[in-house]
Amino acid sequence: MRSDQLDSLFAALADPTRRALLQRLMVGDASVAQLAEPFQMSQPAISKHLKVLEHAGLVSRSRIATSRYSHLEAAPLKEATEYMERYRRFWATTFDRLDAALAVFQSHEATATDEPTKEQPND
Amino acid sequence: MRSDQLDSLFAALADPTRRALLQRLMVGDASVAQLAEPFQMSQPAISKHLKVLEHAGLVSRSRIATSRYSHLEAAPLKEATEYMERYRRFWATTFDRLDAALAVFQSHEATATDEPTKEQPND
DNA sequence: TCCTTCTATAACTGAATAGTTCTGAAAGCG
DNA sequence: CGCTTTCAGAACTATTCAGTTATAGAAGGA
Repeated sequence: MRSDQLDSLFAALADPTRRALLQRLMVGDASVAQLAEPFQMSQPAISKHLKVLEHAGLVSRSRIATSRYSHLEAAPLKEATEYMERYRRFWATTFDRLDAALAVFQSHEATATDEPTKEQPND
Repeated sequence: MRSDQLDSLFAALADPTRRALLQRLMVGDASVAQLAEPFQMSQPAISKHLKVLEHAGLVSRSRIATSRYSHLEAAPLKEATEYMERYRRFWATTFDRLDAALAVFQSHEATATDEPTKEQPND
């Protein structure tokens, strides 16, 4: 996954209104009016949030009559989850990384010869 | 996990510089100068990014002499991964969509600030 | 066609963000 | 003690973002 895709994906998830919209879309596809109904927010504000979600790939949209229905696309969340899983695995399985890090630090060399970068995320 | 915690966590992950800092910290703890070295960015800028990561709970800090070492804390990523796992469940199995959705709704992710607010308890 | 409904866009405001430079504070060292 | 190193904070700028109201456009229904 490209870095700017992670940018827009995490940025999209960083807003509580947008997370609530995703939750709502798990129940099923919905029009803008249906999505806006629970919020004390104007319709254009919801349209903007949907645009952000669409740009992040989390939502796809289609027209039915005059309405536009949003559909949840969870594949990007799979990517993001896998991104974070790499950190989880590192955190769960490594116990002596501080000692190793200090050893590397004291050698005044940034080359990590003891712990190769097999567990590192790519971005 | 509270909603504003997810806000700051996802917002922290939405920046490529901060993700690179996290990746660097997987090699081992590092001082601000060591973290800033690969970037074409001023030292205060890196300090600000570290502050964001610290506020998101992704990094803890300690002093060694005049340096301040950053340490990767992956526990918040575990929380966020579990949050997104609920969407993965939806994405993986199409049959229990409603169950997954109800699980998300009942998980009380939405707090008073981002809970959709009904105006009238009329029905 | 005219009218209604639904949604997007335009234009604007205020707040937050990412970066800069300059300065000051904290902790060792000579 | 004075000096150096390392980092954080202040002050400032430019950009982005989240929201508003007002309006325009797209698609159907009467």
